[in-house]
Amino acid sequence: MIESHQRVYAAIAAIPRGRVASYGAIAARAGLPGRARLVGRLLGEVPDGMQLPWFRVLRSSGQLAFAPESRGFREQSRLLRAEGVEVINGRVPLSRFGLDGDLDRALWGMPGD
DNA sequence: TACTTGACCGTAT
DNA sequence: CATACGGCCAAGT
Repeated sequence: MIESHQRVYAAIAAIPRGRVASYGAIAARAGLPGRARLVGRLLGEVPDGMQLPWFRVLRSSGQLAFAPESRGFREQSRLLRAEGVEVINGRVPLSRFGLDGDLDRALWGMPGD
């Protein structure tokens, strides 16, 4: 297991219940700014059985990354709603559920704090 | 080796 | 809202 990948998993695991974060934010938090695609790729090959709140990771727009009506899309919507996150037309209002700005730092800490 | 793909992103028009 | 463009880069063909 690559160390940087471990940090990505850790960043995802650190997203609090009822909140969501973008692929880019996860990458940055893992010390890999600009590498959102890596996060997406890793999530596509998460080892079976590994506990990870993958469903709390969305696009920077708040859109789910899966095609509407696909299995992943429905599953992610279900899991998010199950913990109180609103999914409207395949999108989560980041203004209320996203980790951003000061809240981001409050929950995740300053990079290198 | 060369080219394509893809759970992405920010900026610009 | 929608296209386009350049970044990103590991895997698969």
